[in-house]
Amino acid sequence: MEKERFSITDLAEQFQVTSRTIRFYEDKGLITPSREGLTRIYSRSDRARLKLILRGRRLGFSLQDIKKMIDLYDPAEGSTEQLNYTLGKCKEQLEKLKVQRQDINEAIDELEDSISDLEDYLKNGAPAELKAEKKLA
Amino acid sequence: MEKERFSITDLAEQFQVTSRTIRFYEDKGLITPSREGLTRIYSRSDRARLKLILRGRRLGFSLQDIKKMIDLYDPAEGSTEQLNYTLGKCKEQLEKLKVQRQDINEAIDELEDSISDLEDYLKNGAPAELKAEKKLA
DNA sequence: TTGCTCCTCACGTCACGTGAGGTGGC
DNA sequence: TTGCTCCTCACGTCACGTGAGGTGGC
Repeated sequence: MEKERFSITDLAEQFQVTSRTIRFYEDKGLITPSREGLTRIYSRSDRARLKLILRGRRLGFSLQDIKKMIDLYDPAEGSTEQLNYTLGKCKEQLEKLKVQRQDINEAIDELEDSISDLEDYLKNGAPAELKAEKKLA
Repeated sequence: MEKERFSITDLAEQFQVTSRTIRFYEDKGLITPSREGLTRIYSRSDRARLKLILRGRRLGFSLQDIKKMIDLYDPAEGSTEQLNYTLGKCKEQLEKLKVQRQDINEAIDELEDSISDLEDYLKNGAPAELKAEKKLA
C-alpha cells in the first residue's frame, strides 16, 4: 500500500526542494494542504499538485502561469477551454525558450573566443592592435 | 571628431538600456562618472566601461563578478594575475552556460511533447490511460 | 533535559522597474 | 508658463534563502 499522508519534509526530500519552497508555493496559493493544528498534512493529490508545479518550473513557467493552468485543470476536468489555454501558454513558453537557447549559444561562442584569446595573451603577450587601443583609452 | 562627453540619456540610447540601469551600476560601484552639480557627465572611457559591463551581463556574469574583473583590469594594465583571474571566471561561466543549455534543451523537448499531446487530446479526446489515471487521483 | 520536526514572522538577495516629488535652463 | 532632461528617495517584483524565536511530542 502506498502512503496516504505526507509531512512537508517528506515531500521536500522526495522532490529535492526545501520546505521553505513548498511553504512559499502555499503562500502564493498554489497548494493548500490540510492541517492538524499548525502542522501541514499533504495528501496524495497534494503531492501530485506539487509535482505539476515543479514540472512547470522546470519548463520555465512563472508561478502565476502555473497557478492559472492548475486552477483551470482542477474543476472542469479536461475541458476544451483549459486545454486550449494551456496549449497557448506552452507555445508561448516554447518560443521564449528558443530565444533563450539562441542567446546562450551566442554567449557560449563569445566566451570560447574570449578564453582562447586570453590563453594566447598569457603565452605570447598582448598583440599590437590591443596595445594601440589602450593608448586611446 | 568623436564626442567627448555624454549624458546618461545618450548612453542609455546608445546601448539600449534605461537610465535607471546605468544609475544602478553606479550604485553598485561599477561606474563613477564625473559630475557637474548633480548631473552626471560620462567620458569616453566611462562609455567603454559601460560597454564592458553590458558585455559581461550578456555573457551571464553577475555584477559582482564583472566588478572584480574590471577593477583588476584598470590599475595593473593587463597583468598576468588579472588575465588569469578573468580566464578562470570565463571557464566557470562557460560550464554554467553549458549546463543551462542542456536544461533548456530538455525543457524544449518536453514542451514539444506536451504540445503534441495536447493537440491530440483536442482532436481525439483523452486516451484511455489518462482517464483511468484520473480516477485514482 | 536533550533532540527532532514543525511553525510563523520578517529581512536579505539579485537586477533592475516604477512612480513620487523636485530642480535647472531653454 | 510649458516642456524637457536631470535628479534623489524608496517601495515593488520574482522565487525563494536565511536566520530568529518559539512549540509539541518522543
